[in-house]
Amino acid sequence: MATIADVARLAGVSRSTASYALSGKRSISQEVRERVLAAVEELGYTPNAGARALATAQTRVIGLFAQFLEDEFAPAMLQYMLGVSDTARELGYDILLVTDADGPSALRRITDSRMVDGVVLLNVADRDPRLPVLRAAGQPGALVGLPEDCTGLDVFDLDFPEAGRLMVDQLADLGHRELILVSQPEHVVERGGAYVWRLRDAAQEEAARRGVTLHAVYGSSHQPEIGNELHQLLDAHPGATGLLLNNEAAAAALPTVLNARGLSSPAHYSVIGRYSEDFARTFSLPFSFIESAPDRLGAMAVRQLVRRIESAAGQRDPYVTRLISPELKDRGSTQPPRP
Amino acid sequence: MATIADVARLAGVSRSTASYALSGKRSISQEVRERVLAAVEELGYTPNAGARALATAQTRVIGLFAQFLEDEFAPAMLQYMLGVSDTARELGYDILLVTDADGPSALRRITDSRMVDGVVLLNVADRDPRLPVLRAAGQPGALVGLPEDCTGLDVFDLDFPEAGRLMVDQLADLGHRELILVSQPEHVVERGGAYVWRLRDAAQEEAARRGVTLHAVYGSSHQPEIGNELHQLLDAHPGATGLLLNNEAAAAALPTVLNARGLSSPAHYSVIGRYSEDFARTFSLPFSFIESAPDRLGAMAVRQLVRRIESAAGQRDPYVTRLISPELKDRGSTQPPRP
DNA sequence: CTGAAAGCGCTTACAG
DNA sequence: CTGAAAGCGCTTACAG
Repeated sequence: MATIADVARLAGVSRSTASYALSGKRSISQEVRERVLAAVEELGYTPNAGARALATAQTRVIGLFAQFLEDEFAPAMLQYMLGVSDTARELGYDILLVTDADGPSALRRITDSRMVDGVVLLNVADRDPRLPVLRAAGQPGALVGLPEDCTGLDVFDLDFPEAGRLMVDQLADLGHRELILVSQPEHVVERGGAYVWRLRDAAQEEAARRGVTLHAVYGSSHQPEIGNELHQLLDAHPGATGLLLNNEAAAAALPTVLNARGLSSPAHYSVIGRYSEDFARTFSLPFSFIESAPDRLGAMAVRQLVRRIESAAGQRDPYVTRLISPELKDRGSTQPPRP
Repeated sequence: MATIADVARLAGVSRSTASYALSGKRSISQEVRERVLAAVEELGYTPNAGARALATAQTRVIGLFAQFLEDEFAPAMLQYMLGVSDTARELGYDILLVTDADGPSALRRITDSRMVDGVVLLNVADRDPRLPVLRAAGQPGALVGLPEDCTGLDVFDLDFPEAGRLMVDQLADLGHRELILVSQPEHVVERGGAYVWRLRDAAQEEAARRGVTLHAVYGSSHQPEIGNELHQLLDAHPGATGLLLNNEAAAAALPTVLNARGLSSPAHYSVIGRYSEDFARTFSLPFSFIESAPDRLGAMAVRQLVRRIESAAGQRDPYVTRLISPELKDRGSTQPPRP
């Protein structure tokens, strides 16, 4: 491979002049610049990323730490990853993807060796063991997922409590008096999936406030268990007229369950889910849903991270916690309960 | 961050001795090694990856080039990515994830700047525009997906023709005389998804050889279109008793379609799909299927790539094209046709 | 068994 | 507007 020394030699200038001609960091005569550019072209020169990183202490790489936890819906993770990756490219950064089972030690390894300029952590748990490592890292980090303690970090998540209230209000306004809320499996909560109880608790409070009965249950994250559980739930609560689903597997299974019972939505049940547009498309779900916006959250995290990486001012900015407002995508699966 | 100079100073040795004590590339007295290790511990020293890469011309990073094409089932891609990533880590490599829409230029950018030691290309098309770039790159590359021209590259894929024959034989042996094969959408084929016609053509030949009627059709890759198409297909071919599905969306939709018609498998239709175990679990599919083995293919590609990267001998090894034999996972969805 | 030095390929003050 | 030189943090022949 050609080096900048080769370029300089061919252009008949010094290495520094060649470097400046390419970076534009100081003024270069028109003629010299053209000679340098021609040499670059002829040699097919591309700067060596490692050498540049060593000289500038900037890698222009962002570490993306994904976690694939049991009992969570893996395909959803892909949407977050793509949101991060696409936005990073727009901003001129590449992505180092880390999927190690041992998140904390992988995080330490990557940041200590300076392979990246900053990191995005996906699927952050309430007391995520990666956070202490990240705080000690001396590199900026952005989280997707709201932990208990956000100090020193930029955090992005859906406003799950608001989502819970929105779901309940929507159906309460239509006159529903008895609802079922199916959450993720209990394992997810125990492991620190705080969004599960944040949505549930807010929904429960709102239901109480509105005088609505809310049966909040955990559901399996796999077929066919979740299908059977849904059948049992509908049997157990014959008065329920609305279903709230904070569980992807439950949403995917519901059409078949309703079908098997000779029922449909919204005729027999008003239904609101919580998942991404892409998920709805993949499973062809006919329900209104609260968009979980993985691409948008991933993009926000990267933008903030890059701001911190690039601006000296950005480094001292106060840390932000941004909870995006839930947006209900109406697919016509709600209506007043049958009299 | 501490550098190796800090370590050397604290241990009271030269930088080279510190380096050798850590790499083990020459013998070091027990006592000196312990002093160096203690210094490393005390300072929390980790080598700077960029500096090491510059000195050794090895990054210990593998470029993973994913392509998310329209009309293809995105979640399946995640399985390949995880197979590659997990195996790379086992072998001591990290993953640079590249999802640029413009694959060829991204590939050139990454290889020219020496950010990686080699690359894995996923979802390789028949005449993939990334291949000429890769061949010119001067870095080893492994493909997942069989292109028309494999010269200079290691290639890994499922043996799709064999899969087609296996599907047909399985049902022909049971006595079926009229089958329907649903492939991916025509767009996928036009774009170069050669596996579609490789499986189909082989299935068609085998059917002819066995005296079996095979209706080979393209199907949509999305709901609800594919569901409607399946209904029409079953209407159009009332004599068909077996369904072969080389189309994930069709497989996911079929249970609902059969249900709606008051039919079931294997009672009314023997069914064989082609997808991954993980896919089957996610969608809770009750069909026997040919395992597409994304994790295994990803792992094979990485192993071969690392072999080429690390061994001077490996560099001169003949290039391999490995088509793994299809494995039928029996879920009991086939039986002789009703008389 | 150990050290001093060169070199990997860049960028960027320092000088003119 | 341009050049010579130092330095980023490693590794590894070369010498002893």
